[in-house]
Parts: sequence; C-alpha cells; structure tokens
Amino acid sequence: MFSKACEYGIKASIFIALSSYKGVRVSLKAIAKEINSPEAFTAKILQDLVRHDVINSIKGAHGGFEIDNTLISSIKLSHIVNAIDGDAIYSRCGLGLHTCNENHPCPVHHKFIGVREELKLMLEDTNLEELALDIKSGTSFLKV
Amino acid sequence: MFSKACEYGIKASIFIALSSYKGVRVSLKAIAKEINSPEAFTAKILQDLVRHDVINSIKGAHGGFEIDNTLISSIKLSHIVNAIDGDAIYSRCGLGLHTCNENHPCPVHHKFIGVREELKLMLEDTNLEELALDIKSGTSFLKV
DNA sequence: TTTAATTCGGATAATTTTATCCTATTTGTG
DNA sequence: CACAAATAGGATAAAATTATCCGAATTAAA
Ligand code: FES
Ligand code: FES
Repeated sequence: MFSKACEYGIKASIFIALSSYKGVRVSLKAIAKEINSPEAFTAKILQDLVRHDVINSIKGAHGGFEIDNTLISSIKLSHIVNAIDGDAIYSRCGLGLHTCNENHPCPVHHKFIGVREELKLMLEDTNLEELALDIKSGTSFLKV
Repeated sequence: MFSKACEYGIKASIFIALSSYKGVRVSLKAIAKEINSPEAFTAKILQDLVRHDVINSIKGAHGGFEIDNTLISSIKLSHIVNAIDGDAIYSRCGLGLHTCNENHPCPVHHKFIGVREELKLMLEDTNLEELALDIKSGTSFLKV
C-alpha cells in the first residue's frame, strides 16, 4: 500500500513527535534504532520531510530532529504520505489508465474510488498527536 | 495500490472473459494490444493466471486464452489479485511490522484495517462478468 | 580555535519489479 | 509428414526502489 520509504517516514515522524513532547531532540541514529530502519536510507527520507516542512532539523553537535509541539496535532498522515509518495495514491487510476477520469473510467473505477476515498479521509483525519499518544501509552508499537 | 503485473492481469482477464462470451479465443498478441501492455511481460502474467486456474490456455495453432463461460461470473477480482500479488494486500502490516497483529498493533493498525477490509470486500464482491459487461456496453474502458 | 557530533548531499550498490529476447514445445492444417 | 501459428519457459536487460558509503557543511562545547 505504502512504499517502504513512506512506512519509515510515518514511523520516524511519530517517534520524533513523541520525543518532541518530552522536549528532547532525537538523532538519526536514535530514530533508526527505534523504528528498526536502515540508517542512511532513513536519513534521505527525513531530509525529504524537512524539505516539506513536516519535521525540523538542527545541524551540528547536539543537533537532531524535532517538531514544534504546537504543530504536532495539526500534522496529518496525509502530509507525510504526500511528502514522500506524492499524491498518486489519491489520484492515480487503479488499473494504470493515463488518468483516473469519471468520464472515461477503467473497469474498476466505480468499485475503486470508494476505497480510495476512505483511505484519503483516513489519512487526512489522522494526526501525529494521537499516534504518538498511543505509542506513549503502550497501545501501539513502532517495531517488531 | 496494485502492482503493474496485477493491473495487466485484471485487464487481460476482463478482455478474455469478454471474448469468451463471444465464443472467440484470444491470442496473447490481441490481448496485449487491447489492454495496451508489453507483450512478453503480459505472457508471464497470463501463465501465472493459467497456473492458478483463473484462465485457460490452448497451445498450438489456433490456440489462445479463454475462460469457461459458466465460470466467468464466479471469478472474483480477489482471485486474480491473489494469483499475482499474493495475499500481502490483505494481511501485511501497513507500516511493515513483521506481522499485522491485533495484540501488537502498529500505530496505524486500527485506522488501517477498516480501509483494508473494505478493499478486501470490494475485491471479493466484484466478479469478471459485471466488469466484462461494462466494457461491452461502453460504460468502462480498458485503455488510454 | 580545535574537536567531536551531527545533518546534508552526492555517488554508488543491491534488490525488486518491469520488460525483452530467444528457443522449445504443442497443435491444427495442407 | 512438414509447416506455420501459438503458448511455455529460461535467460537477460532495463528501470525503479531500497540501501550503503563517504566526504562536506554546520554547530556546540571544551
Ligand atoms: S479510471 Fe481507473 S480508477 Fe478511475
Ligand atoms: S499491525 Fe500494522 S496494520 Fe496491523
């Protein structure tokens, strides 16, 4: 469903949010360890998220990644997915026609748009705060 | 959402169903042309569908692909997707945890399973007959 | 001001997916 | 039987995704 890059991006963002609530900035190394991802690849993804203003990076000694506490609840999964995978998941035809077009629908169009719309709503409705709180309370997990 | 292979597999199956209703067996070449797919790659996918008993192949002169007319309405999208992409789309954790497990859920598990379940139901509920009839009536299209 | 801890960014490698090519095999027809 | 028209299947190539490596730039602190 999501690319590996996107999966890492989501998990990393949640962990960064969690740390930011605690007031601690986290390093790439700590993130990769926590979400069980390859360090260098994760670095690329974090750079992407920084460029898209999803997370914030501080260079140099004692640097790392963080998110402004006041923004965490307004960052939606859709922002992260969009930054990494683009909007293909929302707009692309499920069977690879040139465009998804109501007036020239592929065979699964009307079956597919319902699921796609639900996915879109879910991503737009889910924010980093709730996901981070679930990790904090031990309700959900970032690895294994 | 689906792999390219799966997209081709679905479109090819619909076209084969349509031809089978007309009583004509179709060649690989005709299929690839109709669904706008690379011929050799499509051949591999069709072989896969044959092995999984989704479609039927006849070798030699005047050979080609067909589906038993009486079976078309009972072949579901889920059969095709399963034959080509396996069951990952149903069972895999959305964030790549080792397994999707209610007792050890990833952060998006409870948000995700709804969408996944709707997708599953859609695939299990949609059969080749209805898709082929839409193509026949000009309600939907296999290419462009 | 030097050093160490970091992120950044370019180059490259490994893996997976997608695509192509060529030969073997099967089968209907003259 | 010989031939032509098909699918089957193995080998290989191209492209995309995932992963690694290494040096440059930045920054806090000794
Ligand atoms: S045209 Fe294929 S999903 Fe809309
Ligand atoms: S554990 Fe991740 S989707 Fe179920």
